[in-house]
This record gives sequence, C-alpha cells and structure tokens, in this order.
Amino acid sequence: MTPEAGRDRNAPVPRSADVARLAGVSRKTVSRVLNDEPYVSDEARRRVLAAADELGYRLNHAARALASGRTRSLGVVALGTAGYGTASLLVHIEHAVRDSGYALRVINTPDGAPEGIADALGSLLEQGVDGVIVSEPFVKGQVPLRVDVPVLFLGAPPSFTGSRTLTASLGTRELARAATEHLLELGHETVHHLAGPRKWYVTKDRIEGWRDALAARGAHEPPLLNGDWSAESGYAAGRALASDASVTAVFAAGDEMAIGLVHALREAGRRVPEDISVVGFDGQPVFAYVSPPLTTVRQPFEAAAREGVRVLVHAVEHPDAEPASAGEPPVELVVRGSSAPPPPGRRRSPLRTT
Amino acid sequence: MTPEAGRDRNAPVPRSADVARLAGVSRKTVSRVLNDEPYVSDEARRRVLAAADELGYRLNHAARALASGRTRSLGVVALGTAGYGTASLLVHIEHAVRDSGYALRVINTPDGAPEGIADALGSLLEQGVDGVIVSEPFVKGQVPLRVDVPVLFLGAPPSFTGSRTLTASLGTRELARAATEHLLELGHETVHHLAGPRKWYVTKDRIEGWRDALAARGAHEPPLLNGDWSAESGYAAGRALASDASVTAVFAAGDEMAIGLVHALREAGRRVPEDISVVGFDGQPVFAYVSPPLTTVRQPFEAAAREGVRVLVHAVEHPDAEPASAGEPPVELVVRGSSAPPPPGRRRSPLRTT
DNA sequence: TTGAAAGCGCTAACAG
DNA sequence: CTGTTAGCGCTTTCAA
Repeated sequence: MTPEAGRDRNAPVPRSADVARLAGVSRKTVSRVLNDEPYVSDEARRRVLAAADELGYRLNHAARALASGRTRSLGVVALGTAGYGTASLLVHIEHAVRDSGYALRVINTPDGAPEGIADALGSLLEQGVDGVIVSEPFVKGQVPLRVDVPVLFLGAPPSFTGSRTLTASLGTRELARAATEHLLELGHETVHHLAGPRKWYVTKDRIEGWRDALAARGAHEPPLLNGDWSAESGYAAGRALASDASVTAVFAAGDEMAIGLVHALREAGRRVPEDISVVGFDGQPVFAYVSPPLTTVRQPFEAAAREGVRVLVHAVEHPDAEPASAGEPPVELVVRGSSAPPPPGRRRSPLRTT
Repeated sequence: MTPEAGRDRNAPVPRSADVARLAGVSRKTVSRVLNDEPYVSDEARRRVLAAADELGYRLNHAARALASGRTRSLGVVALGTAGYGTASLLVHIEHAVRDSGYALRVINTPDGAPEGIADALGSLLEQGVDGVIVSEPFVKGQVPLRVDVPVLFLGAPPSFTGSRTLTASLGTRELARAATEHLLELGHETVHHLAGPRKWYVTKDRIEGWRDALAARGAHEPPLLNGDWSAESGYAAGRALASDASVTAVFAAGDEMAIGLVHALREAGRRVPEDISVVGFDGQPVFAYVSPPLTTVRQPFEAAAREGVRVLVHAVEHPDAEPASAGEPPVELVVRGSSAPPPPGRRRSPLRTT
C-alpha cells in the first residue's frame, strides 16, 4: 500500500483550479505549464509542478479536447482477423504513436471493405481523433465519407477522396520482387506464386512484384494459385501443385501458407528444397526452426510504422505545410533451407539469363 | 465521389443545436433521442433522426464526456512485445468491447512490471476511460496507483489495491494440467516442463497446472527448464535436454518454444514422438502443418475476452451492484502427431497409475 | 412529454 | 511574464 493508494477514498478528484490555488497562481498559468508553453517563470513552473504532484492532479483530456479542438489522439483502423502481419504492424504503430506523444484509439474491421472502413472511420471521428491510420486496406472502391483530419494509408494508395490523405509504403512490391529474384537466381526456369485473398491490397502488390521479377528475366508467367493466408489454404494449394512435375519453385505470399504448402508437397513425396523450392513472406522468427527452415522476406513493420506515424503527425501539427513523405523501408531477404537450385534436369540455362 | 464526400468543404461541422433547429425541437430533446432516453414522442424522435441524418451530424464525444462524466471508452493495458497469445487476446478484446458499445483505448507496456502498468493506467485514466482491462500482467508487486474506475485483471489476480478490481480466468492452469495429463496417460513416467519467463503471471499458472497433474499421478517432478516464449529459447532448451536419455515427454509453455525444442531434439538424433513426446501451449493453427504436427492445448481467448468484458461492463454500468463473476473458459486439448507413448523400455507400469 | 438554464474542466483571446 | 473573461458542445438539473 503506497501513500497515494491510501489517499482518502472520498476526496474529490483535484482540478486545475485546485492546483492553481495551492501554487498561488492563476488557472491559466497552470495550463501553460502543463502544455509546455513559453512565458512562464521557472519559479511559477516549479510551484505548479509541485502542487500538481502533491494533489495527484491529472488533466482532464475531455475538457482539453473540448476547449482546444484537439484531442492528441490518433485512431487506427486495423484488419483484425488476420495473423502475424497485421498484429505486428499494430504493435509497432502503437509504439510509434505513443513515442510521438499521442494516445491511440483502435478499431478492427474484420471486413476491410470500403463500408467497413467507412464505419470504423466514422466512429473514430466521433470519438475524437486528430488523425487516422488505415492499416492495409482492401483494394476495391472508395470510402464514402467526408473527413477533415489527415488520413494515412499504410501499404496502399488512398481509397478515399479526402483532401488530406497520405501514404506510407510497406515495401511489399520490392520484397515480392526480391523473393522471386532469389529463386530465379538459383537457376529456376520460372517461379509459381501462391497469392493471398485478391481483395487485399497487399495481395495485388505482391503479385506485381513477382511479375516484375519474372518479366525482368524473361521468364514465363505460370497461372496464379490462391490462398487465404492460412496454412490450411497453403496445404490445399500444395496438393494441387504436387502432381505437376514442371513446378520447381514457389513464392508464397505469407509464411503460414508456405508452411502448409511445404507440408503438402512432402506428403506427396516431393522433396523441399531438392525437388521444389519454397519462399515465404513475413519473416516470422519461428519458421527458422521447422524442417526445412523457411526462406522468406522480412516485412519492415517497425520502420514502416515509424515512418507512417511521423508523416501523419507532421500533417496533424502542420496543417498548412507541405506533407512530409515517408521513406522507403528496407528490403530484407532471409535465406534459409527451403530454397535451393532446381534439380539437375530442370536447371535454367545460364545463357538465357538477361 | 459520393454525395457526402462532395459536401461543401467549408461548411461548419453541425452541432446538436443545428439538429434541434432543423427538427424544430430543443437541444435537450435531441440529446434524449441520441441517448435513447424515454419520454420522447415517436414523432419527435423521427424528426430528430431525420435532421441528424440530413446534416451529417456526429456527436462530439469530448463534450459528452465532459458533461456526463462518462466516456463510453474502455482502456486496455497490453503486453505488446509478446507474440501470438497477447495479439490474439487483444483482437478478441477489441471485438467484445465494440460489441458492448464502448470504444477502446490501447496502451502497450513491453515491460509488464508494476511501474509500467502504473504508467499505462495513469495515462489511460487521464485520457478518460470508464474501465480498464489489464491483460496478462506480470506477477510481482503491487501497482502504486489510486484508481476510481473498475479494473479487470485478465489471467491474473489483482496486482493492485483498488476497491473495484475484477478478474477473469484464461483457464491457464487447467490447460496446463490437461496437457500434462495427456502425456501421463500415454504412459510416460513423468513430464518435463519448459516454462516461460518467470515474471509473467501465466508462467506461474502453467507451472502449477503441470505440478497438479504430476502430483495427482504421484509422478516425480523433474527440474524446470526455462525459456522466453521464443522458438530460439526452445531450441536452446532442447539442446540441453537431448543428451538426457531419461527424458521421454516435455510440456512446453508455448507453441513456438515447442517448435524450437522439437527442432533441437531431432537435430540431436532423438525422434519425436517415438523417443520423446512434445506438447505445446496456445493452439496456433499453423503448427498442424509442420512435422510432426504439434499436439497442444488451445487457449480460449475469445471466450475469456468476452467474459471479461461482460463482467467489466457490468461493473461500469452498475457501480453499486454485486460484481458479476466470469465463467470458466473451456479446456481444449488438440492431439496431433508430436505426442505418443514412450519407447517400450521406458513405459510406465500401469499398476503405478493412481 | 418537453424546454430553459446552468454548468462539466479546460484553453483561447486578450488585456495587463 | 501573468491574469481575466468567455466560451468549447454536450448533459444535467428542474420547472413547465
């Protein structure tokens, strides 16, 4: 039991007026100190701080928001059902937001479609936020909503006709290209792609990165395979693929799908990586400890969250300035044991390499 | 571009007074309609709703909070660094909170120690919340803070001397017991336990569940192994364990640690499950697709979150009533391929079974 | 069933 | 450098 915990149960919660009285200054001076405004004498500042501390004073944010028109909160619209990726991103966003001195309001829309995003945004705006982050929205349609605060789209172009939209990249396309190039450089004739759900924007980006790499090498583009991020869907794709002897390399749009894929392949008697190479997407540390350890690309969640929040906060605090632009996050390929050169008979001729 | 999106950029944001004027009623009547209070004629209600809709009116939560003293928000203090478990729990909490008609404020404390929790709680209180959920706090110490709102501790007893603390179980101890019993029933002499970091409360619970099961069978209790939830730490524990021929069964306190453990064991030439059985803890779907598929127990995140939020909301809305008590979440064992009877020479005599 | 008046606790604008 | 005055947009009395 600490001193504070033992404080009189029925003592009224202290107000800024109580602090002012105890410090012997006006309420406005208390306000100045608490907001780090200039033109306060060191002596006054010291006394206010001491009084606030003694009283256990805590500022009322609702009152501040009402009076100032600013909430010092940011909102995030997240895609809650998905796995590792969205969860990691959310954790890093929270961290970056807090480091910037803002509070965070979160709404998940398992349904990332425009209406779902519109609902979530509306509710965030109502609750009061100075800016919004829309994390990995889906690809289609425009959000039917008028919004006055800056909105950052993370990992997608604005799906939105607001005047203050911003974007920050997750580096998705470059990562997908790097994953595909890795397989091509190993000597594979071409690379299959197991894509995520088409309605996710990042799915489109990964497909394009894969196509970029294929096109740059003049490799033939095989038909797309479809999954839903789950290992189970990767397993299903793997069963379909196992009977096709021409397949020697697959780039899966998520680590878990890659794991399911490998499992199905091995069950069907195809060896990984000797017969078929598999590369994932995410960089989940645990998959360094399965057999074979999964080759993958690491998503730069921390860097992307930090950059995005920086840009958003800048827009919130400097409404009239030119929006800052977010830096490109790093591309990191993690080569482990699930990728190797193709079997001898199916090796690509070095001469055909561009 | 929708009609609303195209609305005059410079139109002032509508207030409840605007709605009142358009509907031809008083502001108070607007307030009554918006708060679903009784004593409003159907006619008045209809007109208010129509006016609000036409104006695109959105209630200002800061003003409401200031006037009413209630925010209709709940806060959650989460342990942000950890993996699947904390992230899933957070998603389910968000869902349950939103279903209850509350907004959510989130703060992560990578450091779940009492001071970290105290900081997080303080900041939540300042931002304005009607109740707080502390998700899986650490075990030691009391939080030095006076709090007037109800606080729910999820998966731990209150580390806290407030008058309005509540708890809801994650069923951890029962799950750990079930995992251990499963191995014992398979015929193992005893079961080793790879525990999480000691400062986590759930670690303590898992250890106790494991001890319960061992004691109930009169099995000898081997020394604890320590990990940090990561696959890497499981791998390290596995290397240490591999040389001990007496080990035939291990219960790991997390799926990822279990995966690392299995990897190390196999590298050292011990077969899983033929020589050593391994059971995890979490129930991550992806580990059904590794070799061998991981036997585990499923954490009831959804049920626990729902129950916890129900109890908390009850306490918020009925401050004087007896607190509701949270139901016990279900125990679910998921038997897959990583557990089997011990090798013939080391089988437990059926007669020694209690 | 409805309305008028009086704040909630803070900050903005201005004056000293 | 400091204080005074007037709201912010809503809900709470309490009276009609």
